[in-house]
Order: sequence, then structure tokens, then C-alpha cells
Amino acid sequence: MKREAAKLKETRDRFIAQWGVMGTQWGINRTMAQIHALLMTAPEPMSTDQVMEELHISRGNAHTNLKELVNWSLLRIVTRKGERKEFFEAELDVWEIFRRIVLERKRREIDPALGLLQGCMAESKGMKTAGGRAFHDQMKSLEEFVRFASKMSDRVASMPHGKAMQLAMKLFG
Amino acid sequence: MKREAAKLKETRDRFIAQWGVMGTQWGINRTMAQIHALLMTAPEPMSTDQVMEELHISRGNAHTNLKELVNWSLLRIVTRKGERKEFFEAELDVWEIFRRIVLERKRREIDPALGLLQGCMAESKGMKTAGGRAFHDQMKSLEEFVRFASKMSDRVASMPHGKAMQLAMKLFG
DNA sequence: GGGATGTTTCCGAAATAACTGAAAATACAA
DNA sequence: TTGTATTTTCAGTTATTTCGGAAACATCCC
Repeated sequence: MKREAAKLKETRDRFIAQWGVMGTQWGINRTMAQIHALLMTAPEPMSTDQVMEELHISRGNAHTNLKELVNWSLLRIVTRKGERKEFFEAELDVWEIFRRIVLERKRREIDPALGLLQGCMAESKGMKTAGGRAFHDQMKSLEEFVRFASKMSDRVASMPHGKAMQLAMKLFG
Repeated sequence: MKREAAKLKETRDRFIAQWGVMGTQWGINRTMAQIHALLMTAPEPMSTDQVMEELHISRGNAHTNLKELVNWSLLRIVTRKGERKEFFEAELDVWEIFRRIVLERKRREIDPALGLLQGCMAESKGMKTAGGRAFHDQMKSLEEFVRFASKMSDRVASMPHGKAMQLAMKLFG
């Protein structure tokens, strides 16, 4: 079983490293993605110090990104009786992970865009020139779509796993 | 009408600037987002030089980002009879814009993740230790979900607008 | 060919984002 | 309260990304 443990460590390390690289491609920083990968594959909750040691990163970096992951609700803080230290544990259920990412991205990416579009739409309302009307129409189309996307995100994210899969099956049928 | 033109310019500039800021938040660079906003609200196709002048950016920057937007299929190149210059025109239909972004993000973000997960899954297959099995199970859950997401992206992106809306209505009903 | 026009590539500079290390603040136990 | 373990903040550094400017390349016309 020594060999298996070594192989596991190797595979897991590769997973962590690569998940980090991918994180950068989809707009979150490398360390945050690595910590997430580390904890998703940890047999038990880990402390800040353990994370620092495992990934060879500073305390500040570990701390910031652990807390950021807690903000995303992808990690939760757990404590042990008689211990003052905080430990971090990852959400493992994939549907839960998905839901939380959807909600967070909606909040950060969709809602601000919606605000901007609504502002521009209001300001260009009632314009008489061709250019003005064209601009307003484009803002309106975008606003409608983004508002719709916002609503859909909420709906999907509020579905239980089973319901979502059931709906998804219709897409394939 | 002088006033309206001025107001329009102001609003449009704000839209372009803010869309750029948002771009950075969702992982694409500011200039690329600004060019996209500029062309989505342009009354007619624009040349590289016009884009440079309007946004006060260099030729290299304009060129790189225009071509990147063409790669995303968010812009198309148009030429005019008797003119050598290339002009760029934005896709304006929101459902088309959405489809193309979905497909591109799938290609860049989902598919590579799927490859990684499948590799890790294969390498940890058949492990006997508790740790090994737990790792494999987690990889498997993630792989299944990401594969599912990949399929869904394709499905949604291949739907015509009407069909998609029809389906969406079911979510609200 | 050779000049004019337009496109693409490249590299150093500038801007931005991420990270470190250590100090400061906080929370707890004695 | 005082001492200690732990968390949090932050100024300075490093790494990464983006950008400008100019040179190289391509195309067309005379």
C-alpha cells in the first residue's frame, strides 16, 4: 500500500496544481483555486498552517484566500473541542458547489451589468434621432436579456438537485 | 437636436467605459470589452484607426483585441467595395452573443477541466485505501457534473432563440 | 521595381494583480 | 489583568498582464 499512497499523492498534487492554472483562466486567482482543490480532496478539515505548508505559501496569502472561499460559501469554518484554531472544510456536493458559484457570479457579474444597462436605457429614453433610438433599442435588448439571465440564475440555483436533473433530462429527450 | 447628440455621446461613453471595467471583473481585458461596447453601439462598422482614435489606444492594442473579438465571433470583418481597409461590425442579436460566449467559454474553461478530471479519475481507479477511494469518488462526482455541464452548454447554444425561451418559460411556470 | 496603404508582430514600459513577511489586533485561558 | 495562541491587516516586493510604439510584413497600384 506504500505505492498506492505515493501514487495518490502524486495524482492529487497534479490535480491541485492544474486546478490552480485553470482558476487563472476562469478569472479567479491561482492560489484560491489551489486551496479549493486541496480542500476538496482533503480527508479532513485543515488549518491555515497546514494549508500554508502544503502549498508553500505565506500566511497572508493563505488567510486571504481561505476567507475569500468562505465568502463564496465553498468552504466552511469548523472548530474542534478544546482547540482555538480554525479549520476549513470544503463543500463536496457538486450541485451545492455549482449553486454557490452561480449565485456568487450573478451577484458580481450579472447584477452590476444590469444596473449599468438600466441606467443607459433610462438616459436614452425618448430620443428622437436615429442614432439615439438605435442606441436605446440596443440597451433595451441587452437589458432584457441580462435581466432574464439574472432571473434564470436564481431559479436554477434555488432548485434541489433532483428537480434540476429532471428538467435537464427534458433537454435531452 | 444638438443637445440630444451630446447627451447620447455622454451616455454612450459611460456605457463603453463601464463595460470595460466590468470586463476586467469577468476575466477579459478592459480594452477588449470596451471595443465590444463601442462596436455594439456603433451606427456602422468601424476601422482599426477609428477604434484607435475613439478609445485613445495604440494600433497594436486595437489590432490584438479586434482580432480576439473576431475569434470569439463577437465581431465580423466587413469590407467595402473599392476600399482596402477592413472594417469591424458587432453581432447585435443578444441570443447570438450569448450563444457564442457560451461556446467559447465551454471550449476554454469546461473542456480542459474535464480532461484533467478524467485523467485523475483514471489514475486513481481501483485504489484500495480509504484515502484513495475517497479521492476517486470525488473526482468521479466532479467529472460527471462537468461532463454534464459540457453537454448542456452545447445543447443550449445550439437552440434557436424561440425554442430556448419556450423552455425557459417552463422554469417559471 | 518602388511607393503607398494597410496589417501583423514584437519587445520594452507601464499598469495591475498577487504575494510575502512581519507587525498589529483580537480572542482566549489562566 | 497578563500572557499566549491565533487571526487580520498592510506596506513593500514580485509576478503577470496589458499596452504603446515602431519595425516587419503583405498587398495593391502605378
